[in-house]
Amino acid sequence: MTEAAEEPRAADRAYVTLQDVARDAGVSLATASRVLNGTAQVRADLRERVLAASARLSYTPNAHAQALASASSTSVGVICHDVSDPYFAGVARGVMHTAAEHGMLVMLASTFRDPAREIEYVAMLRAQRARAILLIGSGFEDRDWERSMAAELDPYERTGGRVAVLSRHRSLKVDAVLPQNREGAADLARALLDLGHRDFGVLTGPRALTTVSDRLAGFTGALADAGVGVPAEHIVEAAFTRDGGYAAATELLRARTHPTCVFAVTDVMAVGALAAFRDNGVSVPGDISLAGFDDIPIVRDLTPPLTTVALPLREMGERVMGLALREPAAHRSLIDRVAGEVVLRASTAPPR
Amino acid sequence: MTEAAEEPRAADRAYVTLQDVARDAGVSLATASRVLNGTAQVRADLRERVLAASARLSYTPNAHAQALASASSTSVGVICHDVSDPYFAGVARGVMHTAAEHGMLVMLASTFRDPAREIEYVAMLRAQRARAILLIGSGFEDRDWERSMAAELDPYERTGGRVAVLSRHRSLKVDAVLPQNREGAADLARALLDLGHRDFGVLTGPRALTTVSDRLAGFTGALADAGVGVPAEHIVEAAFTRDGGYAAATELLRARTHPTCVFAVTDVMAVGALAAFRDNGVSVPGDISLAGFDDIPIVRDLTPPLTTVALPLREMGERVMGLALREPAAHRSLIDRVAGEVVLRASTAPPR
DNA sequence: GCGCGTTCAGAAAGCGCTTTCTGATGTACC
DNA sequence: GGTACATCAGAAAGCGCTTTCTGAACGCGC
Repeated sequence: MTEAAEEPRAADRAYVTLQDVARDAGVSLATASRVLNGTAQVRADLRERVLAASARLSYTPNAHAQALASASSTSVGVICHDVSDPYFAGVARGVMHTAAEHGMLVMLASTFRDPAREIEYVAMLRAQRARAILLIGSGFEDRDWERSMAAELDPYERTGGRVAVLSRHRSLKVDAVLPQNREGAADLARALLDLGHRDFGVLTGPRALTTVSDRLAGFTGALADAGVGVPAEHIVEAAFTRDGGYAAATELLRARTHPTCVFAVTDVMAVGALAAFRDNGVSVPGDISLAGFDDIPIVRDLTPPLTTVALPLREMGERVMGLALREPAAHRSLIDRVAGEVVLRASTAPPR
Repeated sequence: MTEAAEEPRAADRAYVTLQDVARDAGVSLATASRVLNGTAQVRADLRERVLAASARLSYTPNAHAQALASASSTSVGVICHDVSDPYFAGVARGVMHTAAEHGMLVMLASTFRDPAREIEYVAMLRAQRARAILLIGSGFEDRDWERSMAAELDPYERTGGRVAVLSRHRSLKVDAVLPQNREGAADLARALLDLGHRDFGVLTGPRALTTVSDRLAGFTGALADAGVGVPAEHIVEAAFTRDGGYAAATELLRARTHPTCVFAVTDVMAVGALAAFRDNGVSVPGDISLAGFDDIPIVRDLTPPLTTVALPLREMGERVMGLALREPAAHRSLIDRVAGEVVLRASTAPPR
């Protein structure tokens, strides 16, 4: 047997390793590593040789080996309910952007609103030693779920993992970006009162979601301050989706009396509501004014364009990613509140 | 010094390792590994002890160590242009779904249409030893780019990586899901001819994109077969976005004569076009009929609902992920063609 | 000219797993 | 009763890196 047979060359194996680069450059493993990572000063001529060898062999470091040896990874995990929800899509845009700026790879998981799946994903991300885990969207108000989630998250944070959330409070005491749902909804209510409305309806999602309950409370609270009540039959609960909005609006139309103005707690539901109104021959804003919340991009292109509370979705994504990448604040979690701004468009008008 | 001091317990270190589990269960590392992976038969009582220890310590395997030792990973990479594009969002939904079924974690990268970034991401995914890489959306018709891309992809495939693409042919000879853009656009053209239209306009994206050129060719080809030509001034090129559609439609309205029917090569552009028409007091379909392509969810909720060629976005995502997870076909790439279906809605009507 | 502190390359020890190899134990057969 | 053959647990060798430790080479002051 020859030397060559005992020490296979790069071509014989699957990957080009740092070892191959070092051999090709005629330096040690350590030196090659130092050059490629810029970890320490290396004599210029050796540097050049390593760089040349690396390029010649088109070396790609094994991220797993790096992660293992240096106990740090370059990926972050993001958990959301549904990638195809425009609200999340807007946020994701910002998340991706900031992640890219930091050279981070994003591992994205869709739970499709299954709590068990959410916990499972956290475990997977933990196994991947993700630098940070982002939870986007309301959590579940469920004792068992909260306990299981904490059981995954606590050890993760204790071992240096970072957690940041968007839109959920309660149980989790971690860094958070919190849209001012209550205040935004209250502002919207006041704007609608200013238009002259006194009869309101609300299309709401599952009240267990903090996003829903905050917006609902903010809206009805501001109305109450003005001495205006919303009858229970004008508050319709449905799924947190376009079809949920459609169903809720349809049901609202079946009530004895119609409000002059309807608030859907999310734009996505408002889109469904608008379709329901159209299908039932109810003109917006002629017969009923309609407003949403979030300002997802499409709503300005609806007919009529939708009045809503604008949230800077992309920026929220950037900020929550930013929180997660920042050094953890000692002993207390950062709360980054972001305000919504009422945008009046043609879907709302003074009542007839 | 005591034994304990020399061999730190789990609590002293960052993570619970398999070593800890093995020690706690009183078995060897190998046995613990075999139990947790079900790799081999292990005596029942030992099995139980390992499982119990693992649960008690809430052990999470280090995915990097596993990947390194077993030379296989449980993640796939997906590269798209923009997560917030509804077309991609729909596809992503299917991708996520199938990935979840296979216990795969998805690493998602947004290129924001920057070719350099796309190549950089492939390198990162390669470094992560992603099981497969999915390229979603048209590639770039650029020699340099093609060469660089091939330089990354070839070694990746040669070392066992799988590549699958959605919507791009040319240069890359890999497994692909190909929407029948040409045929779909031709079907649409015929349907529009049937409505009685003879004067057409087209709002198109950059022609270098195969998606664009196929749809354009299919559309104009079918018209030509019927003896109908489209004057050059009625074909307007713009960015592949909502705003691009708006701009293109606005420009079209400036032309000497107006077509009676406009085809936007994507729904996203059609959304912009619809807004432009509305802003210019052009009624749809009264003055001009408008049709798109893709059938993104929102278009049925526009006013008027948009005629389009429906593509099963979610299913396409499932299929492209499926291709990537399948064993590679020997020596030839699989092409999975998916047909589009013309859906006539209220945005098109016979010309006046 | 000798001892000292620097500077920087190389040797080697892991990181936390998987998997091959080795060896002990038990069973079957002659 | 002894040899042959399974069966299955443990020892140990990596996987491809990073990083500490070691030591050679050099420049400096006395």
